[in-house]
Amino acid sequence: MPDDAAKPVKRTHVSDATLRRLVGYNLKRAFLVIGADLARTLEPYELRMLTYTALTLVADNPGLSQSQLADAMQVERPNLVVIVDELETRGLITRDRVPTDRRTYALQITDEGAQLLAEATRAVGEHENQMMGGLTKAEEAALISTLNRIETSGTGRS
Amino acid sequence: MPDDAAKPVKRTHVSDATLRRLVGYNLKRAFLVIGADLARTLEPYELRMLTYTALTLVADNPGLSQSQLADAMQVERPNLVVIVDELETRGLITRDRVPTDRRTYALQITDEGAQLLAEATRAVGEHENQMMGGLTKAEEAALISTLNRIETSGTGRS
DNA sequence: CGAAGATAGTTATAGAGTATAACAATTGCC
DNA sequence: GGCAATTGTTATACTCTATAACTATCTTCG
Repeated sequence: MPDDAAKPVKRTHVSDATLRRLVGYNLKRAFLVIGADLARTLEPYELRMLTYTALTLVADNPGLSQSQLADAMQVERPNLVVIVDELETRGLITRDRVPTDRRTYALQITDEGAQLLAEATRAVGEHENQMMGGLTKAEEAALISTLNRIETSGTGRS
Repeated sequence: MPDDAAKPVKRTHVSDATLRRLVGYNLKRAFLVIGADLARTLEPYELRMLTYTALTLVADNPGLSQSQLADAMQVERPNLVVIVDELETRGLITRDRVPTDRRTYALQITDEGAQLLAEATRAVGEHENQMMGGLTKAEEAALISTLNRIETSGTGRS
């Protein structure tokens, strides 16, 4: 869908109407807005999206291994190492050696980590309420359901 | 929502139920799937998401400036330079000097660029059909509408 | 007119996020 | 016991993103 003729027009408005037809484009644009706001939300806790996600998963799945965490986060194992390093250095999680398999670490959240996570999670809840403020609960549920279907069916591709 | 007690359990399944309540998390997961498939889709044309987006916007808005394009793409001007460089080097767009304002370039798609874009756009259409295959047209429209509302209302924040 | 400030494009640079190969230590499988 | 697979790690590289600083040009206005 081109616009008008051509060259020296000093365009006043840029149309993205073609791209707007693509779900992926709208998805990215919405995620950009949410992600930027989430980053601001997590900043006071010195957490990023990835470290917040990791901390939550460790809290909810105590004792999981780094490989399991990397798999759950869709992150390559080498990249997870630095995330776990950071959380461990800050005293938010521990790497416990597992006697039955001395290759793996069992990740555990610390009391300090749990407290920080609780505070951050409260802030993230407010962030979500702000971002989704214009939606009804039904719309939000429908949105999540649709996103999950895209994710699930799309995952099973070559 | 923690799971079971604690340490040496050799966990069999990792739960992300807490994060699943967040729209942002589901959004990111779905976008990861779509983005990866889109990258595969664009690979034969040697385009990435950013260069495909730029090419489409130039095609639809002939004569726009780099600043306008950067603004439309939510990309900082310095980062757009390399994108435009790449498209120009490949002969897909031109940077025409504008006589009325010699600071700006008027970006135009070339015939070669238009042909490549047409092929890539066909592939992207198939990619979208695959990704959204499980959705009805109404569901897809509702999804886009909801995403746009999140993007619009979320953009107006501090 | 002419200086001051704003804008367009650019360079350099740095930081996240992501991806792969290769390695040591350990485990599991014949 | 030996070989393949797995866990965590290091090194590395590429993409995307973000900021500061610079040049050239335009705009504003005294």
